[in-house]
Amino acid sequence: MVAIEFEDRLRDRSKWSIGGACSMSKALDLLSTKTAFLVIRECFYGTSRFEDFVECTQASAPAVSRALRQLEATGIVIRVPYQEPGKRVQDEYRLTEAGKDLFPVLLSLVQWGDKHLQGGRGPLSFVDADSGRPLRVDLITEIADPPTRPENIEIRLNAQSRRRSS
Amino acid sequence: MVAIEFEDRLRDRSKWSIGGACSMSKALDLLSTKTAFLVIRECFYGTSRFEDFVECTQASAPAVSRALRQLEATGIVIRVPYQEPGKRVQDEYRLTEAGKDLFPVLLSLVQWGDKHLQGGRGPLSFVDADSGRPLRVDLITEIADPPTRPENIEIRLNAQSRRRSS
DNA sequence: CCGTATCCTGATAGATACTG
DNA sequence: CAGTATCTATCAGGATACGG
Repeated sequence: MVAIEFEDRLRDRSKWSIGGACSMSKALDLLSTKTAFLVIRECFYGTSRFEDFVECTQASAPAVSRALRQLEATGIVIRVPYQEPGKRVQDEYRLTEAGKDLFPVLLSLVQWGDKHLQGGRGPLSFVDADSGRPLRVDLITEIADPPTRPENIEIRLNAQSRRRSS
Repeated sequence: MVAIEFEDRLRDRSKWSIGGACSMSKALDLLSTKTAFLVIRECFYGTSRFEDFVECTQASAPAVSRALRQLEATGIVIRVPYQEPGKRVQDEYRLTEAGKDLFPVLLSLVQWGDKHLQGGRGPLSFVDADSGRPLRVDLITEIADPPTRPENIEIRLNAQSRRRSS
């Protein structure tokens, strides 16, 4: 919560804090669909093919199709053609830099859910690939070392949970 | 703590809810509506009264009403009766601890939007109230000092953006 | 098998009208 | 003023069916 003395400044929010104008609203417009979120999550988990998205997100194929087109249109995901030997050319879907930058959003959501919905620890742990140390998102005032990049993240399944997605 | 109503709600929604039961999916179920996000944002900005939510979020009154009920049912917001002298008792809405814990989610969204949608800096800065140092959300492996609490955050309006730009 | 178009259901947002 | 019920438009999600 914001300190009282700033409420004066904040009072006339109409100038800048309008529903459709702030960064958060805009971001939410792009990520408004739940499928889009889930697809991005799977991207971080290493999924790159259509079929796998469908399976991992447990969404329908049309929903995944829509989400991928949406995410591609907004520059969060790119379609990369690839070809397995003996097969025809297909597309795979990878996060752009902008997409990778969404990792803190995802992780903070996971953290919140783990704490307040799962009653503690969730099924997944995130670990810095170099140091092996637990990774999390938090409010900081200083740059603590170079911040970890999404490329450098290892995802570990906690022992007590059966499935990755449960 | 915030568990029972959640589960009921999630069970009801299980018919159409996708993505299984990971923390992120569950969190998204609770925050899926855009109005809910905006209401929470306004809570952090110091808004606590119905009318102000309606004005600040630019959502319709019914939407705000629904969002507040939803958020109250899920333990993110509580209704607190209060009385101004000479007026009748009303309710105001405040974030619970669970609600305050959503701050990193909000801030990471704002950060992402500022970087990738606003092309740089957005209209708001977040500053540690004690040290006055810029505050942000990032991936960390170690606890950098005691992490800043949402109570301790100052929000500053950046000088250059006066408009609801882009 | 990969991906999309189509159609239907269900959920959310706004406008309106109503209560205390 | 502080909310809520209702109605309707719109949009997301799934089932199905269809083309590459």
